[in-house]
Amino acid sequence: MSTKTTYINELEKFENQQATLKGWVYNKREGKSLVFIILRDGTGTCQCIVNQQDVNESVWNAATSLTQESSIIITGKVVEDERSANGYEMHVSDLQVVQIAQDYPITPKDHGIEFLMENRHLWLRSQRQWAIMRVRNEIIYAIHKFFQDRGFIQMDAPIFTGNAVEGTSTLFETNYFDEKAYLTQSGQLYGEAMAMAHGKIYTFGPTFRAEKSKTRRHLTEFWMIEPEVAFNDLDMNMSLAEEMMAFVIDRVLTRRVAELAMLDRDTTYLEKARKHGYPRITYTEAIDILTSDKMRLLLEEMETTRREEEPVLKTEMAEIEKEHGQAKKGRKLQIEKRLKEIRARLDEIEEDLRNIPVWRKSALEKQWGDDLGGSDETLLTMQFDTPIMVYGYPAEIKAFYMKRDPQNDKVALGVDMLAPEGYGEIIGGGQREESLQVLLDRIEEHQLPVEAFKWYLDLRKFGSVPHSGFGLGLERTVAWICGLKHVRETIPFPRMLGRLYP
RNA sequence: UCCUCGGUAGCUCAAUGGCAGAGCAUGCGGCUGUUAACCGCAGGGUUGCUGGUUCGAGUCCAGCCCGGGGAGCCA
Repeated sequence: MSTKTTYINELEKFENQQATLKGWVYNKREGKSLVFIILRDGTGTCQCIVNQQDVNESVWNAATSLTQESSIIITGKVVEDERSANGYEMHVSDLQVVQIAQDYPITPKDHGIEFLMENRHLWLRSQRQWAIMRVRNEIIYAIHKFFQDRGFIQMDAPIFTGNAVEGTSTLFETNYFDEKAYLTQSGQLYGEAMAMAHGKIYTFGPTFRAEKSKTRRHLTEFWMIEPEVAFNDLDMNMSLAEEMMAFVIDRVLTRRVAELAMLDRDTTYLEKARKHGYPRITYTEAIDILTSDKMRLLLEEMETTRREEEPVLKTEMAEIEKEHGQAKKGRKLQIEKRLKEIRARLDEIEEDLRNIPVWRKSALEKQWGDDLGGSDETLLTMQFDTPIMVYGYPAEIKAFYMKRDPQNDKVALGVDMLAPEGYGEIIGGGQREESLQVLLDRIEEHQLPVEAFKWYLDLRKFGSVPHSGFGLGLERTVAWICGLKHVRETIPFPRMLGRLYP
């Protein structure tokens, strides 16, 4: 294996020269005297052509024996060819088999989600998943770059914690040398301590929630980025959040064009979000929007368009089903694909029609003091075409450490960033309470064990300052930027209800 | 925990209560600078599990298991 390796993403440098590629057979098509190998090497894919006349018998036999995902080392001349998908292909002169793969389960055909999740370790090799992981990587890199360029220090909060941070959500309990310990649900409180040491910090790590959520937005293990800044108030916090988000989106749009194209991502909304200046609306304004006549009309319109769409789709379905019988092979595949799309859309419409009355009730009957649910967030974001920031929530529904508005004790200085296109909350944060006495009162009100927060209260005894921060959900951000239906595709090995393998 | 939809060949799906099928994948043969290639032949099944109704159950009923979507909770 001492041969110098060339990577597929740098093939243009080797035009009309010999090169050696090492990788896996993504797909193979075979003719009488030609074998077409689609090779993938992690950087991309390249078609390699083995012509029986150009190679000796053992190379030809090796080429014809290849199966999907067999590993090979392949040498040949790199040539430009417009018949090739990425402009270049390889005319093979030598081919060495590293291993012949047996019955690779993920064929280049359709598969259901259950099967794909069971084969997640292999699914990661598929093109869409490959593109998603590269966007995820770009997002991670951009986040680090944004904070590092601004003098933030990355620090790590512990994963084992002795107490539940907010006392609200369900945590994973572990046995820590015969003592109860929980997997962290947030690094925030520790982030505050670290910000008092370094001024501007951010954490970047996994967090865990044991809630039995079965939705497209939830994982039990997910990655969160939590900046915390001393002397920042709520407004400065919101500016930081939107500048970061705009920076990340700009980087992805600039550097991951090919991957977004592979994902068929319509970038209209992303383009609008690459510059900051997102709308900031108060919780009170959000309630007004949700209970407005305009919202009533919007909901009616949603229901009407879905009711009208249904018969149109059913007619199309009947027509192409009729055509299917005598259709040729290629057309048959097209029809089957379209039928699948129609069935999925019809299921969606049915579900929406069931849900719209619930959404309507939730939105139109919303009263000041109620929390905003997932459907409320979606309806709110439909009024805008960039992310929005909703701030100034009722203090009662927020955590004990959140600072209250000095002008209005009922309002907490919290902020959520909601992504457009139905993706909902991607950031939650706010200004923290810096007064020792107020915090002591809140801890008592929330009936939390004051001993557990002794160190946290120390931060208010020794040079307490106003400070703010937020938590960014990495997987939700990836899902939105890639335009994915579910967060399970945004992380290599998702952990969710009932999923611990692979 | 609750609501809702589903589980049939390795995969994707079809089958009025009446002989369990198709396409893909696999194997063999043919054809072609092929693009999810194509054509022919072949092998491949405990219809999620347990029980019930019935002359007869993939289909109907009950319970359980597993999965999809949603509520709550949140990033």
